[in-house]
Amino acid sequence: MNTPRPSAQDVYDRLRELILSFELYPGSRVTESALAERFGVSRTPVREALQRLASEGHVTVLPKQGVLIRQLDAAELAQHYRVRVVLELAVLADVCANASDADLRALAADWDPQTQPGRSDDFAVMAARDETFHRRLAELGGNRVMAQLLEQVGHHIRAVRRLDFTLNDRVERTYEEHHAIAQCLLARDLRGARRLLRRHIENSRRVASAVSLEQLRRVRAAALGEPG
Amino acid sequence: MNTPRPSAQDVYDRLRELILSFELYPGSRVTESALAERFGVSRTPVREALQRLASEGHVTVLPKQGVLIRQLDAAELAQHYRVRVVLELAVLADVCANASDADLRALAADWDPQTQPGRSDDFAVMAARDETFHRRLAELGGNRVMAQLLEQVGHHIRAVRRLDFTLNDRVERTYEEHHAIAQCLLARDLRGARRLLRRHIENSRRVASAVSLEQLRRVRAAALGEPG
DNA sequence: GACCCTCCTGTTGCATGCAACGATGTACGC
DNA sequence: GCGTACATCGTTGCATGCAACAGGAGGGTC
Repeated sequence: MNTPRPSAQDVYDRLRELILSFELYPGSRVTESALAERFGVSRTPVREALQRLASEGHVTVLPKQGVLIRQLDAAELAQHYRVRVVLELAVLADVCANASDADLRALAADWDPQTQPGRSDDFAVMAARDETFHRRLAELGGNRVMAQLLEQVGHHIRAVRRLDFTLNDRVERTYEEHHAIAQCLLARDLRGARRLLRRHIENSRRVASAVSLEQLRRVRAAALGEPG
Repeated sequence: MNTPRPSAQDVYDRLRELILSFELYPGSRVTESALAERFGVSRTPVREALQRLASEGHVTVLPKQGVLIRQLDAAELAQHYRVRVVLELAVLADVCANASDADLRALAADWDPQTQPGRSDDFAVMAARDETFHRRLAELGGNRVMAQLLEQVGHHIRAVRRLDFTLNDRVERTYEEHHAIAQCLLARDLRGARRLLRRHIENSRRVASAVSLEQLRRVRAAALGEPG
C-alpha cells in the first residue's frame, strides 16, 4: 500500500473539511497532540495548519490553552455576506470593462439551465461548483487582490453555502441566476448584472441568517446518521 | 537590561517592518536560518512569521528553495487601492446609518484643520495618524470583517502611504479632507461623504501609481543614508 | 565543443524534546 | 462552610536534530 505521510498541506485540507462538515463541532476544543495522532503526523504540521485556519477565522487559538473550533454566529455571517456583495459588485464592473465576449459566452454556456452541465445531487459538489462561478467572475475581473479577498470570504461562508443547496429547487435557481448574470455581462449591462447578482447573493444570505446553530447541529447529526 | 526573547509575534512585526521599509529589498532571497540568527531565535518562530507574511502576500515561499521578498509593482498597488476604495465607500454607508453624532463630532474635532491636533513632521507618524482615521471609520461602521480586510489592505499600501506624506502640503490637505468627510457624515450626507472619500483616496492612489520601484529604491537609499 | 550524469551543498519540511504558562483540584486557615 | 494558597497536570511555544529535495558544479562521454 502506498500511504505517504500527510504533509502540512494535507493536514490543513483535511482539518478544514472536518470543520466545514461539522465533524469537529463548533465550540469544542481540540489539542494539537490529539490532531497529530489522528492524522499520523507530529505536532509541527498540525500547528502550521491550525495557524492557517486561525488566520482564516475557522479556529481560535487560546494561548497556552488549546484550540477552539469557532462558532459561526449569524451576525458575523451577515457581515461576511455584506463584504461579499460589496466586492462582487465591484468585480462586475471590472468584468464588464475587461472580459472578452468569448469568455463570457463560455461562462454562460457552463450554466445553461437547459443542459445544466456538471449538475450533481451532492450538496458539497454543487456548492463547490457554485464557488467556481464566482471565482471565475473574479478572475475575469482581472483584479487579483480582490479575487483573493473574495476567496478568503468564501472560506467563512462555505459551510452555510452548502446548507443553502440542501433547500429544494435551489440548484435550478442557481443555474438560472448564474446564466442570467452571464448574459447581462455579455450584453455589457452592468446595472442589470448588479441587480441580479445582488439578489442572487441576497438569496443565499437569507438562508444564512436563518440558520441557527441548532439547525446546523441537526444537519450534522443527520449527516452522521445520529439521532438528533 | 530586560531583553526578553522575541516571540513569533515579535518576529512577524519586525519582519513586516523590515519589508515595508525596504530594508529587506524586494526580489532578494532570505533564508529562515539567516533571519533566525538575525533575530536571536530559532527557525521555528521565523517559519511561523514567514507563513503569515506569505499568506498576506508579502513574501513568497519557494518550496525547498528559500523565501523571496515580493516585488510590489504598480499594477498590484493599483488593485489594492481599488479594493480599498470599494470597501471604504461601503463603510461610509454603515457609518451614516450606525454611528452616533457624538462619535462623529469627536472624529471631526480630531482632524480640525485649525488646530491640527497631533500634527507631526515625521512622515511615518503622519501616515500612522492617517491610518487611525480610516481605521476609526471602519470601527464606526460596525462591520468587523470589513475592518479587518481593510487592515490587511492597509499593510500592503503602507509603504506608499508614507511616501505620500513626503509631498508638500499633503498634510494640510489631509486634515481638510478628513475634516470635511467627518462633517458630511455628521450631516448624514452619504453622497457627499462618498464623493469626498473617493477623491481623498484617489489623491493617494495617484501618488502610488506614479512611484516606480526605482523611486522606492532611491527613497530607501536616502533613508538608510546610502548613496543612491 | 556540447551534453549528460553524478555528487555535493544549501534549504526547507518534519519529528522530537524541553520549558513556560494557564487551569483545575485540593488542602489548609479562618 | 467559605475563601485562599499551592501543587499538579495539561497544553502550547520554542529549540534542536534529522531527512528529503532542488539546484549547481564538476567531470566524463560522445
